[in-house]
Amino acid sequence: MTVVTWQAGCSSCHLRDFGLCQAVQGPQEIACLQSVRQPARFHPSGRTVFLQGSRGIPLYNVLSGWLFSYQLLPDGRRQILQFLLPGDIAGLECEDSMGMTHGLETLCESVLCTIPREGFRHLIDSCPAVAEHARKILARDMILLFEHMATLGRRTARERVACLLLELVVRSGRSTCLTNGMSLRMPLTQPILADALGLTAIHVNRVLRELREQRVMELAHKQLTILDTEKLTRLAGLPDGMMDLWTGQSTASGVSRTSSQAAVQMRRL
Amino acid sequence: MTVVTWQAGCSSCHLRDFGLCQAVQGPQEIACLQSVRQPARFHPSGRTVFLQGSRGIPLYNVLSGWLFSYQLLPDGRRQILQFLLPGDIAGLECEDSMGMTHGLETLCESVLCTIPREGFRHLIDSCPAVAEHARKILARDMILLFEHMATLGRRTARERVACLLLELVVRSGRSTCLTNGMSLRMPLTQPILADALGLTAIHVNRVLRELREQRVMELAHKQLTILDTEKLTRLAGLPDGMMDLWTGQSTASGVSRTSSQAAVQMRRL
DNA sequence: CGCCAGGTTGAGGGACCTCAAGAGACGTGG
DNA sequence: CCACGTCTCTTGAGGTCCCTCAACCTGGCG
Repeated sequence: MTVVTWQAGCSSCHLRDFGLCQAVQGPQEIACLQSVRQPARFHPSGRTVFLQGSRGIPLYNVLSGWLFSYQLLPDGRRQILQFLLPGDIAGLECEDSMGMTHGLETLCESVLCTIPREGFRHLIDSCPAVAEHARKILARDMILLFEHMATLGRRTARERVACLLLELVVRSGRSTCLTNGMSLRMPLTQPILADALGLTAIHVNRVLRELREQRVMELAHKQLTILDTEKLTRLAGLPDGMMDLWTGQSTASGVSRTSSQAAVQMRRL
Repeated sequence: MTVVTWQAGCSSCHLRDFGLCQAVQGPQEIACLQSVRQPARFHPSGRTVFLQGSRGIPLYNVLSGWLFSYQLLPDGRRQILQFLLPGDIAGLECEDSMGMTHGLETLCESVLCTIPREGFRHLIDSCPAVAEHARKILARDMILLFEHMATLGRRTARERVACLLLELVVRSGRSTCLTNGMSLRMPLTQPILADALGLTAIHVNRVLRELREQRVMELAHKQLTILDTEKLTRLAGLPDGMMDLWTGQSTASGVSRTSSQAAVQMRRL
């Protein structure tokens, strides 16, 4: 188990004003945060951080790297639930005494900052804003999950791929706007995409080829290139507010849809 | 719009010690809760509570009835996200200033207790346990969503139907145990099941027939009958802790799975 | 009584899966 | 440095699960 740890001050952390920690302000509170968390640890690529079913798992703050949480069915089928990027936090959705219903793995070399449950409770006591912010983070994650559910349940394979890659581009860039020809590193394999999208790796491969041939996007050697932002966003068919949510803005969503009865009528047209 | 309202004291509410309100204890706090919420309202079956995209939506506490939240794609495809039963609460996943990314509809006659955002903030200030409990509720809902994602992404149509109906039986019964021949009312139509499970109503129909013919369960006239609990639970293939979560127990989960690499190997066998 | 949403069944098609085989990429150890 | 194994990527052929379309029946409600 190659795990490197090092010590650095919370006040000089590059995520000082992002994610959960941004709720901790003021020298006294930051000191408390620092006393409560453990030194950041380096995790190599493709390793398990914790397994589904394990207990007493702490919170993990993603300082750098990409990870994913997943759930296994008894026969080994795997569903990827979330992708975690720097600034995201894992473990908030778990109640103390429960076993984890899901596992966590790294997609590439990652650095995680650990906060034990005990310490987290202590932090909340001395800094109530943390509890409130944790709620907001959970609420945001929930809305991301809703979108994923719509993807899994109601989108075609091409739409699924477009949606997910678009989400990851936006989330990883955090508010840089999309431009044709932009290229960025994405530590995703086709089996990973498949398990996230409810498809097989083989079909993901065919869809990616199709998207490449139609000059929408290209994914090779873990490098994603956007060729046609307009086609891509049209394909994804996302509600208006989604992009802002990904970038961390909580500006208003302009989504305006009719009732589900109207939707049934629409499907009939 | 036929909406009936009435007034009754929080202290005599049949959900006094369930759901979010159970976090409010002590006469002073209960008085605050009561001052903050609005009179309970009756909503007829099949009506919209709020539309996707609407803003300034309060919290809704489900006193009685069944509801579902859903998300529409631009072309009218619908994904049902959650079923809400008495004791559940809607709106926690929404941040104040944002438009709702999803809508809410009644499945049958329902009574909802409304708590405006403003009042909720006030309640949290005078009763910090509410914030903590809201976090727990969000966390529990998240884990339910994870299971739904695994269902949508990785289970077959028959497994999906079995999973969902099993979940709803357990959640609606709250800790009554399953027995062969038990029968209970479930205000679900096949189109609703379809939109929850990522299938078509026609296919849901065929699956239900199959389950009926195999004497696993029967769903007719909104009445569900369990014929073979063992076959049913086997079909659903749920992790061990799930049942407890549905019934509201937070006993420990005994799920113990191998790493995702092992899962890949399993799939190869 | 008539309407309409929901339920039921059949025929046919398409999206996605399974199986199979080979090539490329990458890390590991000799 | 190369050899090797493993994982990933790629493509083809064939099959299946689920969808689409269409028709008819049923039951609840005004």
